Amino acid sequence: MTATPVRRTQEERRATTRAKLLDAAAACLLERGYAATTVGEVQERAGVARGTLLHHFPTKVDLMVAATGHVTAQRIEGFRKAAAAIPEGDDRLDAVIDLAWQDLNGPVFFTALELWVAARTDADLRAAVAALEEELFRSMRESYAEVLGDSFGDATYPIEFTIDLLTGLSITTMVSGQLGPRQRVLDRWKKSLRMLIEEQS
Amino acid sequence: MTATPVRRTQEERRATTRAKLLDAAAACLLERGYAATTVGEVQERAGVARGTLLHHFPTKVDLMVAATGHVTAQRIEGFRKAAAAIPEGDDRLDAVIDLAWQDLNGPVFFTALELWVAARTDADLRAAVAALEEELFRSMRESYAEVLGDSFGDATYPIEFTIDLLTGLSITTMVSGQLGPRQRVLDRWKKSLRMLIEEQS
DNA sequence: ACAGAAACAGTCCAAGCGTACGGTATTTGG
DNA sequence: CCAAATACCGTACGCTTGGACTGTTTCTGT
Repeated sequence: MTATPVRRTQEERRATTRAKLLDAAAACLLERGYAATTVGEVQERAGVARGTLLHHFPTKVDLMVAATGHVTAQRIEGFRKAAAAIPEGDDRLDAVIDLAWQDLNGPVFFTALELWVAARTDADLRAAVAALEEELFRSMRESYAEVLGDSFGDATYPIEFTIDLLTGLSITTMVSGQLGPRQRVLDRWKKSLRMLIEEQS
Repeated sequence: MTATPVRRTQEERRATTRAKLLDAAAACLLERGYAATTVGEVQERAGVARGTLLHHFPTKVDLMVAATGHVTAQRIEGFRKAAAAIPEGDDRLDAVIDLAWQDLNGPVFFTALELWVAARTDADLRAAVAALEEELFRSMRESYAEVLGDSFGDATYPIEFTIDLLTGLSITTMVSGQLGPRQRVLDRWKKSLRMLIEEQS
């Protein structure tokens, strides 16, 4: 009577459990941090058996490397969607900053940050992150360029400034959690960015 | 015949071994990262006995919290010294950026970053970091103000921009290690910073 | 139906952390 | 100078956990 008429291909089965594991890993990284993330907990969160995780990811590093790819893809996709969702009439410069802030202050970024920092001292992870880094940055610059259109000339550096600035702002605000007065920095930067872009063109 | 005529107070003895332990902890964090930092290795690096570490820091978190204070103090002091060492005649704005970059790209910063990120998901560490954060930022803003003098008016936001921007730049460059093209961002920002400051005054 | 892949379940070994204790050396205060 | 206090040493133990491994069962494709 166990109604299991669902018949899935091997590839589908594989993909779903893999996704479950990677989602669980990402959630664990976000909530517990890299140091406290154990394969056991990931396995538990994913709701699979011990051996299943090992079947997909022989070692912990393999899991983390795959998780890196997973969250990076999520970040790229989320960014693309958010960029596409910006209304036509909106101020493009303000929109860019809001877009970047939404990305750099969201849960996916903090998950990625855990892997990022861990990669500094782990050769395998570093290789994986370095490989994805380029693709991530390239994709994001594309999205930024699309949002701005070609009415602002070459905004390469101002965009670069914005990304780095908001990255730093996000991290320096991370612990206290209190955006508070730092919010003004964000507002101020909107004005300054406009100034820099107008000045150069 | 053991020539040990040196007579140190208990407090001095305590302070030196404490410093040895904290330096070892910092070195371990820098080289191995937070996740791979164990009390055993710290104790080994410091060259003290197991019981000695426990005598000073009963738990690992105690050690990490103390290490946080240690590296923060180092960062503040290093920053002060570097700020004071800037020659009189130098361009103050360029000097500020170089100063910030020197801090944010140095080993002490990356050590602090490990604790910073770990603090996001550890309540005890977070409390410690949050408490020091304010002092650190305040001290640094003071140093920046001193370097700039009062010939630039209120440079609060431009300074804030610079700190956040370089923080982000340091972290996004961390993994690849290749500063390369990003160096141009730094150079460009020197011009932009000047523009922003002149514009506002 | 049957070979192969995927998922399940139970186990082993090592390592880390924390606790405890007994012992030595140095300093301090009387 | 002597005793109490404090720092340091060294080792051992238990507990827990993390990571890796081995069989067994279930499901898919042909």
